[in-house]
Amino acid sequence: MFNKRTRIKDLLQSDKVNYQTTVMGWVRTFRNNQFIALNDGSTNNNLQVVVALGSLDETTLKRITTGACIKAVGEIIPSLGKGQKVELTATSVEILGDSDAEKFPLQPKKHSLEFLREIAHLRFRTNTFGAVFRVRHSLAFAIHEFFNKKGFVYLHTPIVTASDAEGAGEMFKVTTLPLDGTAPKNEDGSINFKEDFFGRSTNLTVSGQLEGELAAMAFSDIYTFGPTFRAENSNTTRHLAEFWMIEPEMAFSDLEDNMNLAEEFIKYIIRYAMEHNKEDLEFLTQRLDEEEKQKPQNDRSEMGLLQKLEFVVNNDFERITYTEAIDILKESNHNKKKKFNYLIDKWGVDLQSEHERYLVEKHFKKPVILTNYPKEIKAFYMRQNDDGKTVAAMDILAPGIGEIVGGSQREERYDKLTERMTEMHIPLEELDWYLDTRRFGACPHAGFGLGFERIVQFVTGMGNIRDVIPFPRYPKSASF
RNA sequence: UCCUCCUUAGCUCAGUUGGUUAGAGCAUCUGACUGUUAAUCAGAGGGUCGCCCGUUCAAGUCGGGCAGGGGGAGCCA
Repeated sequence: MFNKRTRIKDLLQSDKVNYQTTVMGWVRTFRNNQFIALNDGSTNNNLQVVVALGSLDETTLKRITTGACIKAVGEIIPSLGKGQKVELTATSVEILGDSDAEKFPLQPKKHSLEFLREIAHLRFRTNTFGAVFRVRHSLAFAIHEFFNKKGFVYLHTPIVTASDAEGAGEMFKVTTLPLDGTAPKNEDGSINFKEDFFGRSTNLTVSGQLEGELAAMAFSDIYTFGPTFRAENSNTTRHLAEFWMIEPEMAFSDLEDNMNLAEEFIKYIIRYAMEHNKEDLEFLTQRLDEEEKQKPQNDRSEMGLLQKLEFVVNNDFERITYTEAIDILKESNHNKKKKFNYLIDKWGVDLQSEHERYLVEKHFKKPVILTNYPKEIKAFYMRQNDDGKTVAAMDILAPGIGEIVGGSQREERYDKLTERMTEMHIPLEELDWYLDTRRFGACPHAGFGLGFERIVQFVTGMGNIRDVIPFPRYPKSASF
């Protein structure tokens, strides 16, 4: 067996000293021809491997370069230097993989996030991305743990879908037909998808919600957690063409149950990361502090990253209706002094991100749950309220990120649902399978969608969503 | 897709009213030193100034187009 190593994390956490061990990892820096800062990805902290002067031959010494992969055998002892508690005095060092220092792009210095994005295959080896992706892992794990504890069934909804009526966004087409113009055609000149692989036109999924509802009408509580695709030409710090989404769906639930679950869920996974990724979050807090120092005074956030997470976990989210939000915005000095690009003058308008940011960052200074939006600006499946004007929708807005959750109580009444679909020109026959849930044993139910990368952004403090997914896909970019 | 800013060495950036041979720090290489913490000190190598077209005696510098990137907006998660 080759792997008889100790993980650096375990080694640094333990107080044990004076024992022989083997470590393997990648060289971060090699100082003074003696001190190797070794990292194996188990933690952000490096192990100092000390090579006694003259103990290694000249050629091996030369091969210990930034980025090289090595195996070191020796004794763990209390460190003679100041920066660390323990260190390993190496009796042997073996080069597992060389790294040409002249060509290896990562240098022992600060790099811009934009540069690292171009070398996404190597950026895992930096402190920042090491921390980000360990936190991402923890959040993903916590999500499954949370729902499992609550008795939710993890449902795998299809990635290739025939439904294009949901209207969540532009879709990527899936086809095996030739793209050179020789694809079989109908009489009217359109592509004949009956000849395609699935015998019909198919796309990559934009949401698993409708399928999730089907399963909730049998298991009571389900959740999905998988990749989702939007072919929107969005170029922002919070949109991706391929992203991961969590979509719980609960039978026997109304809008309030939905909000309660969403809030408990968000707090649970943040708390989990705070408990299991303390060092990573401390590092990211420090990183963000340094980044904030570059900004002008007014643009700096009042709280550090950990402080902000602490605050979110320990305080109730603010819950207000759309109507109340409009009143607050209309009466705000910001609106009166015409500081908004889009002034709030009447009920019914959709909120712009400047308004959402004002509510979350200026007015309440905490996450806000907005409910009961006008039905005109929301999807067909949301439950119509008795006032005839609004639907039982809820959006959770987070400071710095904006919309992090979108959800609603679903319209379970067959007549109301089909009436709304007809108004919105959604063909009933396409979603006949969905309508079956309303025909056979319908019940009040609710659910929401949470963008995984956005919560990772929130927890890690990363400004650009492209830096919280290993290999981001966005317009004009699908490298690696 | 729209608005706006940017593109000069491997990286981060200077580069004056257009004017000889384009600079710095870090990284790399060579040497010195040897309990260092992004080690330090000395020296060396490294550039088609994003691409194309134009203005001019002369363009890294001015103008136009294209490409790529950042930030903001829209769409949303």
